[in-house]
Amino acid sequence: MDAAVPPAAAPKRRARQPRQATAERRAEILRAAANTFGSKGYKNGSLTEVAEQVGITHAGVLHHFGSKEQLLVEVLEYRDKEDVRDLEGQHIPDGMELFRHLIRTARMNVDRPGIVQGYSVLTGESVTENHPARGWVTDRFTILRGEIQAAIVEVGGGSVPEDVAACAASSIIGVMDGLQVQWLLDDRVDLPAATQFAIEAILAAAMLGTERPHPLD
Amino acid sequence: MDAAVPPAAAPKRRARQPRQATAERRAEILRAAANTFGSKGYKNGSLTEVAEQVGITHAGVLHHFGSKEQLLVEVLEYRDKEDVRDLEGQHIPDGMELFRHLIRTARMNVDRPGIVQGYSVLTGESVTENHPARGWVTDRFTILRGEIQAAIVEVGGGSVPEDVAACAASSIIGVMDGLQVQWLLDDRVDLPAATQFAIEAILAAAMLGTERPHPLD
DNA sequence: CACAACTTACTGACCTGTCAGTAAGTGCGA
DNA sequence: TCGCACTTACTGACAGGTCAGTAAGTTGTG
Repeated sequence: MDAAVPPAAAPKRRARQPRQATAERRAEILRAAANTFGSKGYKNGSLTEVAEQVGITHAGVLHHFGSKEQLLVEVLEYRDKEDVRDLEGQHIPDGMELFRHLIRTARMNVDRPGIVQGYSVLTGESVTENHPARGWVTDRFTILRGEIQAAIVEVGGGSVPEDVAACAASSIIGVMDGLQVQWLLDDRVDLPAATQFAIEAILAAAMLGTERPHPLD
Repeated sequence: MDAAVPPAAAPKRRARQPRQATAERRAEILRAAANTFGSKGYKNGSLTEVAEQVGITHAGVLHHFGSKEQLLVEVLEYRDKEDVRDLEGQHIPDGMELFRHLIRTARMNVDRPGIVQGYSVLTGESVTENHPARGWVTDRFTILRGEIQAAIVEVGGGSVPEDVAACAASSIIGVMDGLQVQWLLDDRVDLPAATQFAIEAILAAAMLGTERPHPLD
């Protein structure tokens, strides 16, 4: 034992913080990764391609994020935070306002096909075995369905049965996602018009509840 | 030059034909490939995995199909032929019968998640840059939309405007695809019920045509 | 006995992750 | 305020692995 050691054996390190510019650097990499994973998919997109977009090597990217999978996780978190920031100040839409918001989103998406492609590719890929984004996508769907279902019940004044609202909620999400894919592949598909048409149709059917006959049984 | 060659200079050698068992062998490989591409995706699925399912090496697969991309193309063609064979004898459904057929399909799909996953993964992957299945998926959507649009017009007795029918047709395809993805990720989603609900809703809205107000403008 | 149906062996491309080394920034003590 | 101690932010090389595709050899069947 060394008697000269001070009692508090604290490993008193010096500069333990990342540098000032680091946060912005990481954000740059995350945006580049979102871009690459969006256009090529997670499996097919390479760290080298991400790195080249910010002018470093793939090892530099790994210095910041540790692994490719961790990079994906942080890309998804980053996008969540950005979405939240976009809604900041605005009250979280509910009731009828939520559906107006969904249709507005579809209209906006026409001008940002990159974002739409990223979402579609990742969602499709996530249903493969052991995909690292599976949990994120699943959670996202669950939360969205819950919000939409609640809005339907609210708009219907509580008279909409729970299972009908659930069907309608998943249908609305489904039609939005499905139309995006068709629009990406063929721009003759009118994304905003079809989205609005379908949401109004589903909403109207949910309001009518179970009174309506089922001609397709 | 070989004087013994018959006048017709046809290089008609002996057994230029593949063996009897070859056709079935190729079909085996195609089924294995459909399985692998379905669960792992095209990019992520390997020829070795396909080959192992039929007890040969990846080079053996390449002997039959030449390249991975050609294998994918033939998988898609094979599936088309199988789908047609399934409908053989049955008249191709039109009018209201088409929608009943779509709902029946959704009900059947609950018992074959592998098929559904294959379709979903490939569709999602196809929106990436230069994907070899892009043309096939795009064509498939175009044909389906045309058929559904025609059925809507027929059911509506010609009073449904073309653009409304087009929106409704892409919405029906979209909601079916989108619901499949949600169901694959979370079986609390009731695929048949939601599909039927959404198709009936969209159909009803299309029949009402443009008379209905648009509360979400 | 010729050729289909393979296998084995190999190539080159590409990908993730590791590692040692370097330049530059940062904070603290003298 | 200078400069040392230490850290961050990389680079470049490389290991280890997977993959599609090729070429040459083997086998057994028609």
